[in-house]
Amino acid sequence: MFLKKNANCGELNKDKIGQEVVLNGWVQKRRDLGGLIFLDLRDRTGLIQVTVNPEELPEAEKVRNEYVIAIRGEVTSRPEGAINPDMPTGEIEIQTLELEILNPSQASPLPVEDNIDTREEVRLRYRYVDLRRPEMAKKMVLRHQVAKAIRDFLDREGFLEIETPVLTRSTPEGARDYLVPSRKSKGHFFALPQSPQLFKQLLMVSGLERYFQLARCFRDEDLRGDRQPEFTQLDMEMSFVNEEDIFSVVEGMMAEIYQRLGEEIKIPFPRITYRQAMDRFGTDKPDLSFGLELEDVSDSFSETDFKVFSSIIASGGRIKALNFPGGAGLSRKEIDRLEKVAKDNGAKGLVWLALKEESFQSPVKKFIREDEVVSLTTKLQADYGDLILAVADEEKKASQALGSVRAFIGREYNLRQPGNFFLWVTEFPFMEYSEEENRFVAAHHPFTQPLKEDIKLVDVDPERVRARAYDLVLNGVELASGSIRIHSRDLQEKVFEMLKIPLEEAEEKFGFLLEAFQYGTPPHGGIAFGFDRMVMMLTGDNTIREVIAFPKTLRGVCPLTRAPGLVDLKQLQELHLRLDD
RNA sequence: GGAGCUGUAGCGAAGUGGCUCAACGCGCCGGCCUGUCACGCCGGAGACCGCGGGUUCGAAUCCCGUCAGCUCCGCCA
Repeated sequence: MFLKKNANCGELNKDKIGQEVVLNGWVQKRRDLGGLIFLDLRDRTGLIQVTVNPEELPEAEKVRNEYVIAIRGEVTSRPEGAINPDMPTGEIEIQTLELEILNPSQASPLPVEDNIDTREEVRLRYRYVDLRRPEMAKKMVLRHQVAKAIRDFLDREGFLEIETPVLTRSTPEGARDYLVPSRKSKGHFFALPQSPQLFKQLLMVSGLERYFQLARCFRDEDLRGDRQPEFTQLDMEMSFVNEEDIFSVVEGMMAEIYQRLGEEIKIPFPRITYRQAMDRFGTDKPDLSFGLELEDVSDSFSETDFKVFSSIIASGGRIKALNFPGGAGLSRKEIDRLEKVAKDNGAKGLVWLALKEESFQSPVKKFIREDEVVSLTTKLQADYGDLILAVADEEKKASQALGSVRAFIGREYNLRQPGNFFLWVTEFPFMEYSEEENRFVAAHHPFTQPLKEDIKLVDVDPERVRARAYDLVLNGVELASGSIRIHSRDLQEKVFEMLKIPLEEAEEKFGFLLEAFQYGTPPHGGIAFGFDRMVMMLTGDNTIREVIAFPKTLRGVCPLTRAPGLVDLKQLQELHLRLDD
């Protein structure tokens, strides 16, 4: 039996002086002075300095960094002048009476300390070492605390945590599914859930009324810094509710999470409609931590000689503009960069006006009249030293392109105010046109209620039909998304029809849901958070890989286990599968 | 699928006008040292420069291809 710990390194303090303790941990650092050896011993809770006399304990000579050791010793105050004010436990140390090497270690493949610049490739390959670094361990602790806060809060609010199947069926639309072949049903496949959507609705039919789950979800699409093939959703659903009930539960929950982490946030959160978000910010997830709002300045150019503007206005397009205060000093190169952002996001070009003293500079100066500039600067409240940027196009395109420029400027020129800018975006469009499929598809998902008064627009102007769908946005990042669901078979069938999903297909894929709707379905709605993203926002990281213990690379492989891997022919045969070539 | 950036010892990182150029720091190994905490001092090992091909008398350095990691676009109801 080894010397078993009865205390934690980081939790020792002056009050424990004189006590004998046993500590287990990793050797952070060995400082061998010959007749005296200092060891910094690390566990999850922190570091403590240990002194060893190698003449009494020759084992200490063998100890190296990252060895796992046990020591028994006395907590003592450090001698005069040997106190380390940079260390939480810097006033004390352990005088070792007994030392046991529990397991040696090879030289670490990466430094076990904060603020390293080791390539992520290496960190992921040796993730178990990477997670020893205090800043990483802290993220795992924080993730746990957030989950705990959510569970505690929702429990108090009467929610039940219920698990739904991971082996389920493939659903049409949405992301590509991960498939799992069935050994017992030849030629049949399970799909891993993209979200527990249908099950949570069924739980409402069951009368369980308030459900939540920290659910693992799977989507076989190309990855990004904030997108992993498997990720965790905080999935919630409630019966007998409308939007207000969901907003208030979520706001209460967010307040509790932040409060437990020692931060106050202001609730309720502001709200804007999707339409307003697009008009004012050119995106459905506006970052409110800085200004630079978009304005429609078409009226300033109603009689313009500038052909680019006049022809776009004539064909029903709009001119959107924003004012970048102080931006007139940007170099030509910097402005070119902004233009590239606009073009990459669908604009044909970016018109700019730099307001200098007594004059303005612009590549299109000779086409623009003085009175147009006056009208423009008045509308945008622009002043000398400012830079006006404009995109002319079909309205949505112009807004989106300029919105991308706005987001870029906010980021690149550090215009963002510190703080947590939450925002509800409501009344999302019910459907959107899919170029790929040549038809309208559900913008959120096909179980979302359309706004009753808009249903009549389906045949005239499908894009104007609004849905009872909403997103929660934090500092320009989509945190959560949800909707009030359809709860009647009739409306659900009608919606499938609106989405041109053939009845047979709907019956085949979601017959069980339609059937369930016939057995007494309460009005219900819900929301799902990207849990990894939520934690990422709280740690201030830029990728969710930082808050996932064992994440995958952009190619969707695990550098640690080297998954996915090959399988035996026998396994394939059992699954009735054969590989081509 | 497309574009960009990156790849030199365990880690970080110099070196690209072509020819003893594979520097430096951390880590590692050995020795000395009883108050260190970026311990110090002395000594040492470790890289075929992501991989493959080409040009050349000569390639980490130039060309072509390829692989991997990351960022962005497409994609992600």
